[in-house]
Amino acid sequence: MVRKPAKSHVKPDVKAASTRKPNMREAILAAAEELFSTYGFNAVSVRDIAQAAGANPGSVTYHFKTKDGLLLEIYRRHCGPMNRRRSELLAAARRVRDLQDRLEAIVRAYVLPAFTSGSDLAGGGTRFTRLRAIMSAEGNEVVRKIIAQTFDDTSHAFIDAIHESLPHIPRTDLVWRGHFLLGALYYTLVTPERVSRLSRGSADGTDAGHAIEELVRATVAALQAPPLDQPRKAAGASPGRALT
Amino acid sequence: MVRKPAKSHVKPDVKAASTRKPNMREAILAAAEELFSTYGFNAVSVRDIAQAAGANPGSVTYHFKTKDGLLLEIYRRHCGPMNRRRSELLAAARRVRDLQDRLEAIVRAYVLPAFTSGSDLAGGGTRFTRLRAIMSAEGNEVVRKIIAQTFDDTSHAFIDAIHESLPHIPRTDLVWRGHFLLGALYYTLVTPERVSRLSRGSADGTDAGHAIEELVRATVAALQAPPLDQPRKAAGASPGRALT
DNA sequence: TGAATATTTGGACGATAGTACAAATATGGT
DNA sequence: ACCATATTTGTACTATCGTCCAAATATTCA
Repeated sequence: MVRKPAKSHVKPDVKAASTRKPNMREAILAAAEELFSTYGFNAVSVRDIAQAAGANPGSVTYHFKTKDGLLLEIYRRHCGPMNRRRSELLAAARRVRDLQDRLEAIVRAYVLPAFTSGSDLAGGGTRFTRLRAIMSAEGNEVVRKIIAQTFDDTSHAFIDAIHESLPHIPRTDLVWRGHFLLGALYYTLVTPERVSRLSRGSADGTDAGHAIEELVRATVAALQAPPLDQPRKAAGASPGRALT
Repeated sequence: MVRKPAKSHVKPDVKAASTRKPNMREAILAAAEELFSTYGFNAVSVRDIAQAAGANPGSVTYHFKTKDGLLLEIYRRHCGPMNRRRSELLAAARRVRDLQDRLEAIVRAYVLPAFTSGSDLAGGGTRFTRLRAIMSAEGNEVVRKIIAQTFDDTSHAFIDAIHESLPHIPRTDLVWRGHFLLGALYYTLVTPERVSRLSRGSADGTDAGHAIEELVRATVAALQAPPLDQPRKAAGASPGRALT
Protein backbone atom coordinates (compact mmCIF):
# COMPACT_ATOMS: atom_id res chain seq x y z
CA MET A 1 0.00 0.00 0.00
CA VAL A 2 1.63 3.17 -1.12
CA ARG A 3 0.50 5.77 1.35
CA LYS A 4 -2.25 5.56 3.86
CA PRO A 5 -3.33 7.40 7.00
CA ALA A 6 -1.41 6.06 9.96
CA LYS A 7 -3.06 2.92 11.18
CA SER A 8 -0.23 0.50 11.76
CA HIS A 9 -0.94 0.40 15.46
CA VAL A 10 -4.61 -0.53 15.18
CA LYS A 11 -5.52 -4.16 15.18
CA PRO A 12 -6.96 -5.71 12.03
CA ASP A 13 -10.66 -5.42 12.68
CA VAL A 14 -11.93 -6.54 9.29
CA LYS A 15 -12.01 -10.11 10.48
CA ALA A 16 -13.91 -9.11 13.60
CA ALA A 17 -16.55 -7.46 11.43
CA SER A 18 -17.20 -10.74 9.69
CA THR A 19 -18.95 -13.75 11.14
CA ARG A 20 -16.05 -14.41 13.48
CA LYS A 21 -15.76 -17.99 12.32
CA PRO A 22 -12.15 -19.10 11.99
CA ASN A 23 -12.72 -19.31 8.26
CA MET A 24 -9.58 -17.75 6.90
CA ARG A 25 -10.76 -17.82 3.32
CA GLU A 26 -13.75 -15.64 4.15
CA ALA A 27 -11.70 -13.33 6.31
CA ILE A 28 -9.20 -12.78 3.52
CA LEU A 29 -12.01 -12.18 1.06
CA ALA A 30 -13.63 -9.61 3.33
CA ALA A 31 -10.36 -7.84 4.01
CA ALA A 32 -9.46 -7.70 0.34
CA GLU A 33 -12.87 -6.33 -0.53
CA GLU A 34 -12.59 -3.63 2.07
CA LEU A 35 -9.05 -2.61 1.13
CA PHE A 36 -9.52 -2.79 -2.64
CA SER A 37 -12.68 -0.72 -2.49
CA THR A 38 -10.93 1.91 -0.38
CA TYR A 39 -7.47 2.25 -1.87
CA GLY A 40 -7.76 0.59 -5.27
CA PHE A 41 -6.31 -2.65 -6.57
CA ASN A 42 -2.79 -1.51 -7.34
CA ALA A 43 -2.33 0.35 -4.10
CA VAL A 44 -3.05 -2.66 -1.90
CA SER A 45 -0.52 -5.45 -1.50
CA VAL A 46 -1.18 -9.08 -0.73
CA ARG A 47 0.62 -8.57 2.54
CA ASP A 48 -1.72 -5.72 3.45
CA ILE A 49 -4.69 -8.01 2.91
CA ALA A 50 -3.16 -10.85 4.87
CA GLN A 51 -2.38 -8.59 7.80
CA ALA A 52 -5.87 -7.07 7.82
CA ALA A 53 -7.35 -10.57 7.81
CA GLY A 54 -5.00 -11.81 10.50
CA ALA A 55 -3.60 -14.35 8.10
CA ASN A 56 -0.28 -15.26 6.61
CA PRO A 57 0.60 -13.92 3.15
CA GLY A 58 1.11 -17.47 2.02
CA SER A 59 -2.49 -18.30 2.86
CA VAL A 60 -3.69 -15.83 0.30
CA THR A 61 -1.71 -17.58 -2.38
CA TYR A 62 -2.96 -20.93 -1.14
CA HIS A 63 -6.62 -20.01 -1.34
CA PHE A 64 -6.67 -17.77 -4.40
CA LYS A 65 -3.46 -18.58 -6.24
CA THR A 66 -2.84 -15.03 -7.45
CA LYS A 67 -3.86 -11.50 -6.57
CA ASP A 68 -5.99 -11.37 -9.70
CA GLY A 69 -7.69 -14.58 -8.62
CA LEU A 70 -8.62 -12.92 -5.36
CA LEU A 71 -10.22 -10.03 -7.20
CA LEU A 72 -12.01 -12.43 -9.50
CA GLU A 73 -13.50 -14.33 -6.58
CA ILE A 74 -14.82 -11.12 -5.06
CA TYR A 75 -16.65 -10.35 -8.29
CA ARG A 76 -18.00 -13.90 -8.51
CA ARG A 77 -19.42 -13.51 -5.05
CA HIS A 78 -21.34 -10.34 -5.74
CA CYS A 79 -22.30 -10.25 -9.41
CA GLY A 80 -24.79 -13.09 -9.12
CA PRO A 81 -26.85 -11.84 -6.17
CA MET A 82 -26.75 -8.23 -7.33
CA ASN A 83 -27.98 -8.95 -10.83
CA ARG A 84 -30.57 -11.39 -9.51
CA ARG A 85 -31.93 -8.74 -7.21
CA ARG A 86 -31.94 -6.26 -10.04
CA SER A 87 -33.92 -8.62 -12.23
CA GLU A 88 -36.49 -9.17 -9.49
CA LEU A 89 -36.96 -5.47 -8.89
CA LEU A 90 -37.06 -4.77 -12.61
CA ALA A 91 -39.76 -7.39 -13.13
CA ALA A 92 -41.81 -5.84 -10.34
CA ALA A 93 -41.26 -2.37 -11.75
CA ARG A 94 -42.50 -3.43 -15.17
CA ARG A 95 -45.85 -4.28 -13.62
CA VAL A 96 -46.40 -0.78 -12.25
CA ARG A 97 -49.44 0.72 -14.01
CA ASP A 98 -48.76 4.46 -13.93
CA LEU A 99 -46.13 5.35 -16.51
CA GLN A 100 -44.44 7.93 -14.30
CA ASP A 101 -44.32 5.61 -11.32
CA ARG A 102 -43.09 2.80 -13.52
CA LEU A 103 -40.14 4.78 -14.82
CA GLU A 104 -39.18 5.74 -11.31
CA ALA A 105 -39.50 2.13 -10.18
CA ILE A 106 -37.24 1.00 -13.01
CA VAL A 107 -34.54 3.48 -12.06
CA ARG A 108 -34.89 2.48 -8.43
CA ALA A 109 -34.55 -1.17 -9.40
CA TYR A 110 -31.23 -0.33 -10.99
CA VAL A 111 -29.91 1.85 -8.16
CA LEU A 112 -31.09 0.05 -5.05
CA PRO A 113 -29.11 -3.20 -5.40
CA ALA A 114 -25.93 -1.17 -5.76
CA PHE A 115 -26.42 -0.01 -2.18
CA THR A 116 -27.95 -3.03 -0.53
CA SER A 117 -26.97 -6.07 -2.58
CA GLY A 118 -26.98 -9.48 -1.03
CA SER A 119 -23.85 -10.05 0.97
CA ASP A 120 -23.83 -11.43 4.48
CA LEU A 121 -21.55 -8.60 5.50
CA ALA A 122 -23.01 -5.32 6.65
CA GLY A 123 -22.99 -2.63 4.02
CA GLY A 124 -21.90 -5.19 1.46
CA GLY A 125 -23.52 -3.66 -1.58
CA THR A 126 -22.00 -0.25 -1.08
CA ARG A 127 -18.55 -1.68 -0.72
CA PHE A 128 -18.74 -3.77 -3.85
CA THR A 129 -20.12 -0.93 -5.93
CA ARG A 130 -17.33 1.28 -4.66
CA LEU A 131 -14.92 -1.42 -5.77
CA ARG A 132 -16.49 -1.52 -9.22
CA ALA A 133 -16.17 2.25 -9.45
CA ILE A 134 -12.48 2.19 -8.63
CA MET A 135 -11.84 -0.69 -10.99
CA SER A 136 -13.54 1.05 -13.89
CA ALA A 137 -11.39 4.10 -13.26
CA GLU A 138 -8.17 2.13 -13.02
CA GLY A 139 -9.08 0.35 -16.23
CA ASN A 140 -8.27 -3.03 -14.70
CA GLU A 141 -7.94 -5.60 -17.44
CA VAL A 142 -9.09 -8.57 -15.39
CA VAL A 143 -12.29 -6.83 -14.48
CA ARG A 144 -13.11 -5.45 -17.89
CA LYS A 145 -14.13 -8.83 -19.24
CA ILE A 146 -16.34 -9.68 -16.29
CA ILE A 147 -18.07 -6.33 -16.58
CA ALA A 148 -18.63 -6.69 -20.28
CA GLN A 149 -20.16 -10.16 -20.10
CA THR A 150 -21.97 -9.80 -16.79
CA PHE A 151 -23.33 -6.31 -16.61
CA ASP A 152 -24.00 -5.46 -20.20
CA ASP A 153 -26.94 -7.88 -20.28
CA THR A 154 -28.40 -6.20 -17.24
CA SER A 155 -27.81 -2.79 -18.71
CA HIS A 156 -29.56 -3.76 -21.92
CA ALA A 157 -32.56 -5.05 -20.00
CA PHE A 158 -32.86 -1.75 -18.16
CA ILE A 159 -32.41 0.34 -21.28
CA ASP A 160 -35.13 -1.70 -22.93
CA ALA A 161 -37.49 -1.26 -20.00
CA ILE A 162 -36.85 2.47 -19.94
CA HIS A 163 -37.36 2.65 -23.68
CA GLU A 164 -40.79 1.10 -23.25
CA SER A 165 -41.75 3.81 -20.80
CA LEU A 166 -40.26 6.56 -22.99
CA PRO A 167 -40.80 5.31 -26.54
CA HIS A 168 -40.57 8.76 -28.06
CA ILE A 169 -36.93 9.16 -26.97
CA PRO A 170 -34.28 7.58 -29.19
CA ARG A 171 -32.41 4.68 -27.68
CA THR A 172 -29.11 6.46 -28.15
CA ASP A 173 -30.11 9.23 -25.77
CA LEU A 174 -31.36 6.74 -23.20
CA VAL A 175 -28.05 4.89 -23.36
CA TRP A 176 -26.21 8.12 -22.69
CA ARG A 177 -28.43 8.95 -19.75
CA GLY A 178 -28.07 5.48 -18.31
CA HIS A 179 -24.34 5.92 -18.68
CA PHE A 180 -24.53 9.18 -16.76
CA LEU A 181 -26.55 7.47 -14.06
CA LEU A 182 -23.84 4.88 -13.55
CA GLY A 183 -21.17 7.58 -13.42
CA ALA A 184 -23.12 9.56 -10.86
CA LEU A 185 -23.71 6.43 -8.82
CA TYR A 186 -20.05 5.48 -8.86
CA TYR A 187 -18.84 8.96 -7.99
CA THR A 188 -21.30 9.24 -5.13
CA LEU A 189 -19.96 6.08 -3.55
CA VAL A 190 -16.32 6.89 -4.18
CA THR A 191 -16.41 10.38 -2.64
CA PRO A 192 -18.94 10.21 0.17
CA GLU A 193 -17.70 13.39 1.80
CA ARG A 194 -17.84 15.77 -1.12
CA VAL A 195 -21.55 16.50 -1.03
CA SER A 196 -21.60 17.38 2.63
CA ARG A 197 -18.60 19.62 2.05
CA LEU A 198 -20.35 21.64 -0.63
CA SER A 199 -23.62 21.81 1.21
CA ARG A 200 -23.55 24.40 3.94
CA GLY A 201 -23.16 22.32 7.07
CA SER A 202 -26.39 20.38 6.77
CA ALA A 203 -26.70 16.72 7.63
CA ASP A 204 -23.72 14.39 7.72
CA GLY A 205 -24.29 13.41 4.11
CA THR A 206 -23.55 9.75 4.67
CA ASP A 207 -27.25 8.94 4.56
CA ALA A 208 -27.42 6.36 1.79
CA GLY A 209 -31.19 6.51 1.62
CA HIS A 210 -31.18 10.21 0.90
CA ALA A 211 -28.50 9.80 -1.74
CA ILE A 212 -30.61 7.17 -3.48
CA GLU A 213 -33.66 9.42 -3.52
CA GLU A 214 -31.69 12.34 -4.92
CA LEU A 215 -30.13 10.14 -7.56
CA VAL A 216 -33.45 8.60 -8.60
CA ARG A 217 -35.17 11.96 -8.78
CA ALA A 218 -32.42 13.50 -10.89
CA THR A 219 -32.17 10.49 -13.18
CA VAL A 220 -35.89 10.27 -13.86
CA ALA A 221 -35.88 13.92 -14.87
CA ALA A 222 -32.83 13.44 -17.06
CA LEU A 223 -34.38 10.45 -18.81
CA GLN A 224 -37.54 12.43 -19.55
CA ALA A 225 -35.65 15.32 -21.10
CA PRO A 226 -36.36 15.93 -24.79
CA PRO A 227 -33.83 14.21 -27.04
CA LEU A 228 -31.06 16.15 -28.71
CA ASP A 229 -32.78 16.29 -32.07
CA GLN A 230 -35.68 18.15 -30.48
CA PRO A 231 -35.64 21.74 -29.27
CA ARG A 232 -35.43 22.00 -25.53
CA LYS A 233 -37.78 24.93 -25.04
CA ALA A 234 -41.59 25.06 -25.03
CA ALA A 235 -43.45 22.34 -23.11
CA GLY A 236 -41.33 19.54 -24.48
CA ALA A 237 -39.80 18.67 -21.14
CA SER A 238 -43.13 18.37 -19.41
CA PRO A 239 -43.70 14.74 -18.45
CA GLY A 240 -47.43 15.30 -18.76
CA ARG A 241 -47.05 15.81 -22.48
CA ALA A 242 -44.01 13.66 -23.02
CA LEU A 243 -45.56 10.49 -21.68
CA THR A 244 -48.86 10.82 -23.48
CA MET B 1 3.38 -0.46 -14.54
CA VAL B 2 1.62 -3.59 -13.46
CA ARG B 3 0.06 -4.97 -16.60
CA LYS B 4 -0.50 -3.28 -19.87
CA PRO B 5 -1.30 -4.33 -23.44
CA ALA B 6 1.88 -5.37 -25.18
CA LYS B 7 3.64 -2.31 -26.44
CA SER B 8 7.26 -2.81 -25.53
CA HIS B 9 8.30 -2.85 -29.18
CA VAL B 10 6.80 0.52 -30.06
CA LYS B 11 8.92 3.57 -29.67
CA PRO B 12 7.98 6.20 -27.09
CA ASP B 13 5.92 8.61 -29.15
CA VAL B 14 4.66 10.83 -26.37
CA LYS B 15 7.63 13.07 -26.84
CA ALA B 16 7.03 13.24 -30.55
CA ALA B 17 3.49 14.42 -29.92
CA SER B 18 4.78 17.41 -27.95
CA THR B 19 6.42 20.48 -29.37
CA ARG B 20 9.50 18.45 -30.30
CA LYS B 21 11.81 20.87 -28.54
CA PRO B 22 14.56 19.09 -26.66
CA ASN B 23 12.92 20.26 -23.47
CA MET B 24 13.09 17.21 -21.30
CA ARG B 25 11.06 18.72 -18.51
CA GLU B 26 8.09 19.24 -20.78
CA ALA B 27 8.47 15.81 -22.36
CA ILE B 28 8.47 14.14 -18.96
CA LEU B 29 5.45 16.17 -17.94
CA ALA B 30 3.55 15.20 -21.08
CA ALA B 31 4.46 11.54 -20.75
CA ALA B 32 3.45 11.43 -17.10
CA GLU B 33 0.15 13.09 -17.85
CA GLU B 34 -0.62 10.61 -20.59
CA LEU B 35 0.36 7.56 -18.57
CA PHE B 36 -1.25 8.65 -15.29
CA SER B 37 -4.52 9.49 -17.01
CA THR B 38 -4.56 6.10 -18.72
CA TYR B 39 -3.36 3.64 -16.10
CA GLY B 40 -3.67 5.55 -12.85
CA PHE B 41 -1.02 6.93 -10.54
CA ASN B 42 -0.07 3.78 -8.69
CA ALA B 43 0.14 1.61 -11.79
CA VAL B 44 2.74 3.81 -13.49
CA SER B 45 6.36 3.84 -12.38
CA VAL B 46 8.87 6.63 -12.68
CA ARG B 47 10.82 4.42 -15.05
CA ASP B 48 7.77 4.02 -17.29
CA ILE B 49 7.46 7.78 -17.52
CA ALA B 50 11.15 8.28 -18.20
CA GLN B 51 11.11 5.70 -20.96
CA ALA B 52 8.02 7.16 -22.59
CA ALA B 53 9.63 10.58 -22.53
CA GLY B 54 12.96 9.29 -23.82
CA ALA B 55 14.64 10.43 -20.66
CA ASN B 56 16.65 8.93 -17.87
CA PRO B 57 14.86 7.99 -14.65
CA GLY B 58 17.26 10.24 -12.79
CA SER B 59 16.06 13.22 -14.78
CA VAL B 60 12.60 12.84 -13.37
CA THR B 61 13.99 13.05 -9.88
CA TYR B 62 16.10 16.03 -10.86
CA HIS B 63 13.21 18.06 -12.27
CA PHE B 64 10.40 17.08 -9.92
CA LYS B 65 12.17 15.65 -6.87
CA THR B 66 9.52 12.97 -6.20
CA LYS B 67 6.76 11.16 -8.01
CA ASP B 68 4.22 13.12 -6.02
CA GLY B 69 5.93 16.32 -7.07
CA LEU B 70 5.46 15.33 -10.68
CA LEU B 71 1.76 14.82 -10.15
CA LEU B 72 1.55 18.12 -8.31
CA GLU B 73 3.16 19.98 -11.19
CA ILE B 74 0.67 18.49 -13.64
CA TYR B 75 -2.17 19.83 -11.55
CA ARG B 76 -0.52 23.23 -11.24
CA ARG B 77 -0.28 23.40 -14.99
CA HIS B 78 -3.94 22.78 -15.64
CA CYS B 79 -5.95 24.03 -12.70
CA GLY B 80 -5.24 27.68 -13.42
CA PRO B 81 -6.22 27.82 -17.08
CA MET B 82 -9.20 25.51 -16.61
CA ASN B 83 -10.71 27.49 -13.75
CA ARG B 84 -9.97 30.76 -15.50
CA ARG B 85 -11.81 29.59 -18.58
CA ARG B 86 -14.67 28.39 -16.42
CA SER B 87 -14.93 31.79 -14.78
CA GLU B 88 -15.03 33.54 -18.14
CA LEU B 89 -17.73 31.28 -19.50
CA LEU B 90 -19.69 31.52 -16.27
CA ALA B 91 -19.57 35.31 -16.34
CA ALA B 92 -20.84 35.27 -19.91
CA ALA B 93 -23.54 32.77 -19.01
CA ARG B 94 -24.80 34.96 -16.18
CA ARG B 95 -25.54 37.70 -18.69
CA VAL B 96 -27.89 35.51 -20.73
CA ARG B 97 -31.38 36.98 -20.53
CA ASP B 98 -33.65 33.98 -20.98
CA LEU B 99 -33.73 31.91 -17.80
CA GLN B 100 -33.76 28.60 -19.62
CA ASP B 101 -30.91 29.55 -21.90
CA ARG B 102 -29.00 30.93 -18.98
CA LEU B 103 -29.19 27.69 -17.03
CA GLU B 104 -28.00 25.74 -20.03
CA ALA B 105 -25.17 28.22 -20.58
CA ILE B 106 -24.09 27.83 -16.97
CA VAL B 107 -23.94 24.07 -17.24
CA ARG B 108 -22.07 24.36 -20.50
CA ALA B 109 -19.61 26.73 -18.87
CA TYR B 110 -18.88 24.03 -16.33
CA VAL B 111 -18.60 21.15 -18.75
CA LEU B 112 -16.81 22.68 -21.73
CA PRO B 113 -13.45 23.50 -20.11
CA ALA B 114 -13.21 19.91 -18.94
CA PHE B 115 -12.97 18.86 -22.57
CA THR B 116 -11.06 21.72 -24.13
CA SER B 117 -9.06 23.41 -21.38
CA GLY B 118 -6.00 25.38 -22.22
CA SER B 119 -3.01 23.19 -22.72
CA ASP B 120 -0.66 23.50 -25.64
CA LEU B 121 -1.00 19.79 -26.21
CA ALA B 122 -3.77 18.47 -28.42
CA GLY B 123 -6.75 17.14 -26.49
CA GLY B 124 -5.21 18.47 -23.31
CA GLY B 125 -8.40 19.12 -21.43
CA THR B 126 -9.79 15.66 -21.90
CA ARG B 127 -6.60 14.06 -20.66
CA PHE B 128 -6.41 16.15 -17.53
CA THR B 129 -10.06 15.57 -16.66
CA ARG B 130 -9.52 11.86 -17.14
CA LEU B 131 -6.60 12.14 -14.76
CA ARG B 132 -8.76 13.91 -12.20
CA ALA B 133 -11.37 11.18 -12.53
CA ILE B 134 -8.86 8.42 -11.86
CA MET B 135 -7.32 10.32 -8.98
CA SER B 136 -10.67 10.86 -7.29
CA ALA B 137 -11.37 7.14 -7.58
CA GLU B 138 -7.98 6.11 -6.23
CA GLY B 139 -8.44 8.50 -3.34
CA ASN B 140 -4.96 9.95 -3.81
CA GLU B 141 -3.97 11.92 -0.74
CA VAL B 142 -1.72 14.40 -2.53
CA VAL B 143 -4.50 15.37 -4.88
CA ARG B 144 -7.26 15.61 -2.32
CA LYS B 145 -5.90 18.84 -0.90
CA ILE B 146 -5.48 20.50 -4.28
CA ILE B 147 -9.00 19.54 -5.23
CA ALA B 148 -10.45 20.84 -2.01
CA GLN B 149 -8.77 24.23 -2.16
CA THR B 150 -8.85 24.74 -5.92
CA PHE B 151 -12.10 23.34 -7.20
CA ASP B 152 -14.44 23.89 -4.31
CA ASP B 153 -14.42 27.63 -4.93
CA THR B 154 -15.35 27.04 -8.55
CA SER B 155 -18.01 24.55 -7.56
CA HIS B 156 -19.53 27.03 -5.13
CA ALA B 157 -19.63 29.71 -7.80
CA PHE B 158 -21.48 27.41 -10.14
CA ILE B 159 -23.90 26.22 -7.49
CA ASP B 160 -24.63 29.83 -6.66
CA ALA B 161 -25.24 30.72 -10.29
CA ILE B 162 -27.53 27.74 -10.74
CA HIS B 163 -29.34 28.63 -7.55
CA GLU B 164 -30.06 32.06 -8.94
CA SER B 165 -31.67 30.51 -12.00
CA LEU B 166 -33.60 27.99 -9.93
CA PRO B 167 -34.35 29.82 -6.67
CA HIS B 168 -37.28 27.56 -5.78
CA ILE B 169 -35.03 24.49 -5.50
CA PRO B 170 -33.16 24.05 -2.22
CA ARG B 171 -29.43 24.39 -2.40
CA THR B 172 -28.95 20.89 -1.05
CA ASP B 173 -30.65 19.35 -4.05
CA LEU B 174 -28.61 21.46 -6.43
CA VAL B 175 -25.41 20.35 -4.74
CA TRP B 176 -26.42 16.74 -5.22
CA ARG B 177 -27.20 17.28 -8.87
CA GLY B 178 -23.95 19.10 -9.47
CA HIS B 179 -22.24 16.19 -7.80
CA PHE B 180 -23.98 13.80 -10.18
CA LEU B 181 -22.91 15.95 -13.11
CA LEU B 182 -19.28 15.64 -12.09
CA GLY B 183 -19.60 11.90 -11.68
CA ALA B 184 -21.23 11.52 -15.09
CA LEU B 185 -18.54 13.70 -16.63
CA TYR B 186 -15.73 11.71 -15.06
CA TYR B 187 -17.21 8.36 -16.00
CA THR B 188 -17.76 9.46 -19.57
CA LEU B 189 -14.10 10.34 -19.96
CA VAL B 190 -12.81 7.27 -18.16
CA THR B 191 -14.80 4.74 -20.19
CA PRO B 192 -15.11 6.20 -23.66
CA GLU B 193 -16.08 2.89 -25.23
CA ARG B 194 -18.98 1.88 -23.04
CA VAL B 195 -21.63 4.07 -24.62
CA SER B 196 -20.91 2.90 -28.14
CA ARG B 197 -20.98 -0.68 -26.88
CA LEU B 198 -24.47 -0.32 -25.42
CA SER B 199 -25.79 1.64 -28.36
CA ARG B 200 -26.59 -0.56 -31.30
CA GLY B 201 -23.64 0.03 -33.59
CA SER B 202 -24.19 3.69 -34.20
CA ALA B 203 -21.38 6.20 -34.49
CA ASP B 204 -17.94 5.58 -33.08
CA GLY B 205 -18.90 7.19 -29.79
CA THR B 206 -15.68 9.12 -29.44
CA ASP B 207 -17.33 12.33 -30.58
CA ALA B 208 -16.65 14.64 -27.67
CA GLY B 209 -19.04 17.29 -28.95
CA HIS B 210 -21.97 14.92 -28.92
CA ALA B 211 -21.11 13.69 -25.45
CA ILE B 212 -21.09 17.26 -24.20
CA GLU B 213 -24.49 17.97 -25.69
CA GLU B 214 -25.98 14.83 -24.19
CA LEU B 215 -24.47 15.64 -20.82
CA VAL B 216 -25.70 19.23 -20.86
CA ARG B 217 -29.19 18.25 -21.91
CA ALA B 218 -29.50 15.59 -19.23
CA THR B 219 -28.03 17.82 -16.52
CA VAL B 220 -30.31 20.76 -17.25
CA ALA B 221 -33.32 18.47 -16.95
CA ALA B 222 -32.01 16.97 -13.73
CA LEU B 223 -31.41 20.40 -12.22
CA GLN B 224 -34.95 21.46 -13.05
CA ALA B 225 -36.54 18.43 -11.42
CA PRO B 226 -38.75 19.19 -8.43
CA PRO B 227 -36.88 18.90 -5.14
CA LEU B 228 -37.29 15.88 -2.91
CA ASP B 229 -39.65 17.60 -0.50
CA GLN B 230 -42.10 18.16 -3.33
CA PRO B 231 -44.22 15.50 -5.01
CA ARG B 232 -42.92 14.55 -8.40
CA LYS B 233 -46.24 14.12 -10.17
CA ALA B 234 -48.60 16.79 -11.54
CA ALA B 235 -47.03 19.66 -13.47
CA GLY B 236 -44.21 20.10 -10.99
CA ALA B 237 -41.56 18.99 -13.44
CA SER B 238 -42.66 21.39 -16.13
CA PRO B 239 -39.97 24.02 -16.63
CA GLY B 240 -42.65 26.42 -17.79
CA ARG B 241 -44.14 26.45 -14.35
CA ALA B 242 -41.02 25.77 -12.40
CA LEU B 243 -39.17 28.79 -13.65
CA THR B 244 -42.03 31.24 -13.17
C1' DT C 1 -6.19 -43.49 17.42
C1' DG C 2 -3.77 -43.10 13.09
C1' DA C 3 -3.37 -41.99 8.51
C1' DA C 4 -4.76 -38.90 4.84
C1' DT C 5 -5.75 -34.45 3.77
C1' DA C 6 -6.24 -29.46 4.32
C1' DT C 7 -4.44 -25.45 5.94
C1' DT C 8 -1.08 -22.34 7.97
C1' DT C 9 3.47 -20.81 8.62
C1' DG C 10 7.89 -18.48 7.88
C1' DG C 11 11.22 -17.72 4.88
C1' DA C 12 13.04 -17.17 0.38
C1' DC C 13 13.21 -15.91 -4.62
C1' DG C 14 13.72 -12.60 -8.42
C1' DA C 15 11.63 -8.37 -10.05
C1' DT C 16 10.66 -3.87 -9.56
C1' DA C 17 9.58 0.15 -6.85
C1' DG C 18 11.17 5.31 -5.49
C1' DT C 19 14.96 7.82 -4.64
C1' DA C 20 19.90 9.38 -4.16
C1' DC C 21 24.36 10.63 -5.87
C1' DA C 22 28.73 11.15 -8.19
C1' DA C 23 30.49 11.42 -12.69
C1' DA C 24 29.77 12.87 -17.39
C1' DT C 25 28.02 16.12 -20.56
C1' DA C 26 25.57 20.20 -22.43
C1' DT C 27 24.76 25.09 -22.12
C1' DG C 28 25.30 30.01 -21.87
C1' DG C 29 27.59 34.28 -20.73
C1' DT C 30 32.04 36.78 -20.80
C1' DA D 1 38.10 29.53 -25.16
C1' DC D 2 36.90 29.29 -20.40
C1' DC D 3 34.38 28.75 -16.46
C1' DA D 4 30.10 28.39 -13.84
C1' DT D 5 25.97 26.37 -14.05
C1' DA D 6 22.29 23.26 -15.65
C1' DT D 7 21.15 19.01 -17.05
C1' DT D 8 21.70 14.14 -18.12
C1' DT D 9 23.54 9.69 -17.22
C1' DG D 10 24.55 5.34 -15.00
C1' DT D 11 24.41 3.04 -11.07
C1' DA D 12 23.40 1.71 -6.51
C1' DC D 13 20.69 1.57 -2.35
C1' DT D 14 16.91 -0.05 0.37
C1' DA D 15 12.11 -1.38 0.50
C1' DT D 16 8.47 -3.84 -1.06
C1' DC D 17 6.19 -6.35 -4.58
C1' DG D 18 3.77 -11.13 -6.13
C1' DT D 19 4.68 -15.67 -5.85
C1' DC D 20 6.65 -19.99 -4.43
C1' DC D 21 7.85 -23.87 -1.31
C1' DA D 22 9.05 -27.07 2.33
C1' DA D 23 8.07 -27.75 6.98
C1' DA D 24 4.79 -27.34 10.74
C1' DT D 25 0.22 -27.68 12.26
C1' DA D 26 -4.80 -28.51 12.15
C1' DT D 27 -8.60 -31.14 10.58
C1' DT D 28 -11.23 -35.07 9.04
C1' DC D 29 -12.73 -39.68 8.84
C1' DA D 30 -12.19 -44.83 8.72
